[in-house]
Order: sequence, then C-alpha cells, then structure tokens
Amino acid sequence: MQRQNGVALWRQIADRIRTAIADGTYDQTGRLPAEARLASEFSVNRHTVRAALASLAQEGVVRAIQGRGTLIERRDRISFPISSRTRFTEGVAGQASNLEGLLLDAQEEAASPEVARALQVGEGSAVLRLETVRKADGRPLSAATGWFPLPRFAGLVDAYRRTGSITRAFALCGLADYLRARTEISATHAEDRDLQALGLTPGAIVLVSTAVNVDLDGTVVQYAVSRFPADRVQLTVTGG
Amino acid sequence: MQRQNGVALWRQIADRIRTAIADGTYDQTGRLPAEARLASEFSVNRHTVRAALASLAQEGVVRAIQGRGTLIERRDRISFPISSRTRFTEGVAGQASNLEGLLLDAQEEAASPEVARALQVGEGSAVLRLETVRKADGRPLSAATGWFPLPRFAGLVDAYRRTGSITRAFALCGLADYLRARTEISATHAEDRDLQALGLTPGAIVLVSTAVNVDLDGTVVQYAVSRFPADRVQLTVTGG
DNA sequence: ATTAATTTGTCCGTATGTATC
DNA sequence: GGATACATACGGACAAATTAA
Repeated sequence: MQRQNGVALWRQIADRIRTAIADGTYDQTGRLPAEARLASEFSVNRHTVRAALASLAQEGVVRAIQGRGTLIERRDRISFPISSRTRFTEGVAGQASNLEGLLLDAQEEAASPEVARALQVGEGSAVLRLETVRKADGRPLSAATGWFPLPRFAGLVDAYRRTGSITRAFALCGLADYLRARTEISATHAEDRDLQALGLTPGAIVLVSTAVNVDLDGTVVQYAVSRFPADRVQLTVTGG
Repeated sequence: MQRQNGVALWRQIADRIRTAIADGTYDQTGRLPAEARLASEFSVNRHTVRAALASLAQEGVVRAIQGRGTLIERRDRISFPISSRTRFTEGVAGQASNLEGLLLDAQEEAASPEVARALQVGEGSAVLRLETVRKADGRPLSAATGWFPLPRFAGLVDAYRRTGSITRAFALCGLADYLRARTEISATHAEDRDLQALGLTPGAIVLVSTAVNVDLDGTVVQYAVSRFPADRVQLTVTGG
C-alpha cells in the first residue's frame, strides 16, 4: 500500500475493502475480519482501518456494531447490459426493485459542435436536452444527459414525465423501435456534479457511457452521456 | 472541488487536468493555461496547482518551462473496440505504432471456482494461465490474465511466444475463428500490481474488462481479465 | 450466572502532510 | 519563505458491548 501520493491510506483501504465486498470475498461470514486483523493485513494502524470503515459505513456498505463486528449491509453490483437493443428499464429489471426515473431538467437548446456531430444535425440546430437520474431502491444508479433532435421529439418531455421511461416515451412519439449504434465507455473520478447527483464521495469512480441510438432507418434519435457509480454498477456487453 | 475527503486537492486537480488533456481540451495551444489562471479556475491556491503540475510532469504528461509555460508532452487516448469479433491487435492497429505483446508468465494450474465457471470446466481441471502486458510506443496499454482449457491449448504458450498475438496463437493451435460471447466492464482504483504493470500512480483508475471468448460451436476457449489505464484507453462497443 | 475472550468505541498524545494566506 | 489551521497516520490505553466458555 503506497503512502503519501495524494490519496489517503484510509481511502485506498476503503476502496479495496469495497471491491472485495462486491467480489463476494466475505459472503461466507457476512462480515468483515476484525479491525485489528485488517490493520495487520494492510500493515497499517487500526485507526487507519477505522477511518476506512467509517467511510464505508457512511456509504451504507457496512455497519459496525460494538462487540459483534462489522457487518456487510450491501453487496450488490448491478449489471447494466449493453447490446444492440439496450434498454435501461428492462436491463436492470429483476436486479433491483423500486426503480424510479427522475426528470431533473428539460431544455430546448442549440446543438453544440459535439452534440451536432453525434446527432448528425447542423451545428446550432434546435435539440432537446433531458437530464435524468435513475434510482433503484432509493439509491442513484445513473445520471444521464440525453439530446434529441427537434422538432421530431417535441412531445418527448411530456411523454417521459408520464411514463418515466425513454423507451415508452419514444413509443408515444411514434418511434416503436430503436437500436444502439455505438457506445463509448470510459472512467473518471467523480466530479462535483456526480457527488450530488449520484450521492458519491470525492475520489469515487464513475463509469461514463457515451451512446448513440438510431431508428430502424439508421437516423440518429438520441445522443446520451450516462454516468454510473462504479462501485454499484458494472456494464455487461453481450456480443452480437 | 471538495476538500479533505481522502484525496488531496492537488491530486484531484492533477487527475482532472490529465483527463482534460486526454480529451483534447488544450490541443489548440499545446500548453496549459498559466498556473495563476488554473488556480483561479479551480478556486485553489497557486501552490496547490503547482503540486498537481509537478505530479503530471513526473508522469511525463506535461513539461514546465520557466518563462514559457507548461507544455503538453503527451496526449494519447486509445479507443479499444469491443464487438462480437474483438481482437486486441487489430483493434488498436492504426491508433498506435510499435505495438508489442509481452508474456510475463505462463503457468499450468488447477481451475479456481471462478475460472471453472467461466470456462465451463470442472473445478480443479487443468487450465493454462497467461499473464500478458500490451504496450504501444513503449507505454503499457493493458495488463491481462487469460485462462485457457487444457489439453486443448497445450501448445498455446509457444505459439504466443512466436506470434505475440492470441489470435495468431489460436490459429496455430487449430482454432481459426472465435467470438466474444460476453464482456463485463467495471472500474476501480489502481492496485499495487497496476502501479507496476501499467506504470500508474496511486489514485489512477483502471478499466477492468472480464471477457469470455467461444469458438464457433459455442465452446469456451478463453476467459480473460484485462486491466486498462483509464486515462489512456477508452472502450468502444460497436452494436450488433 | 460469572468469567474470559473478542470486538468496536473513545480518549490521550505525537509527528507529518496538506492548503491557505 | 514563514506562520497557521486542519487532515492524516501512528502508538498506546481503556471503556463498552457482545459472544463463548
């Protein structure tokens, strides 16, 4: 474990314990080894381990009980499937209950160079921007910004408000089917907006998916940038 | 920019500047804004920005010259395509020169539960494990561990040594074609092994791809866990 | 029911790193 | 560069809660 490189020891340890929990390392006992034992495993002071555990408790991953130990509260990493028929709601159905989609903001705006290129429209064309957050069991799963060409999808905002689903909102706008053309996946440290939107702590990792959806004619219908908390979500690419 | 949450401010700033460089934000000038300007943008003291730049200079990403400014030395983000026909060598060809594949280790071992499930063989069956590092222009692009069922691929080690490519080594073992069945993508902080294998600094992010390749009959031929430095590589999923 | 062992919680103090002014 | 405030990490000691003998 490296020291004095800008990342506190307790945070490095918290990250490793969180990963180990997600990997199922402690599934047999349902709790972590004692603080003293973890301290010896990581070759650090017990106080440093305690700082790491306090951070994980704050996230709701573990819960410490005096005399009993540190119990694992949550070991779910939701798998988000990516394929030619990527659908958010269907994709996570069965892995979590109480799915909800929140519409944070909806604005008509002029296409930036990046958006214009992705949507294959002229720079400055009118586009619709939707800011959404998806939650499962009350915890944020993704924060997404979607751009849609206008005037084709002028009715999308109301449709999304009614249905809470892009797929069903598309259907109400006359688009019965669509395909995922391309997805770029990168990862970065959580930025300020992620801390709030996804309920993360600084230093956390977000998976960033940049996607283009097209209709059956190949016309671009959506450009979306989605941000997933990497400790709660993994992406699964199902070939073909 | 959040403070005192386990990640030093100078490291958060270094990470964001590194990402901005990789995204091409400063391509027009080829250099960073002045330290005082960066300090005001990030709302921190100039000393803090200097610590971030010193770290980036240490990595070889930028070079500060007194009187001239901070010049960008390296801005490479390679896009690694994932599809049903994922091939490492073909995928990055054209994006980088001097591609090399290093074989770090090759061992015959008994399949762990995880490996046995992925390869669809009995737990404890003989499997071949290959540890490889791919480099482009001398810089690590990925560190991968691959498992292959035995005895089918007993000759794979020699074949890989001769060809430097899994695809060509498969061909020498009589497997002319194979498909990517499934890819799981997650992200985590660099661990000790990543720091060495990928030449990263603590706090850096690695994209972790867990993949299963099958032959045309659907028999699993490879289970692989690849680790990519997130500031140099992004993954692209080409639908269908 | 007591006792002992285990485990987390809290307090003291000290040294060093981080960030600002 | 120096002064200041706070965070990080270590070391030790003991209290409090739970479990096992």
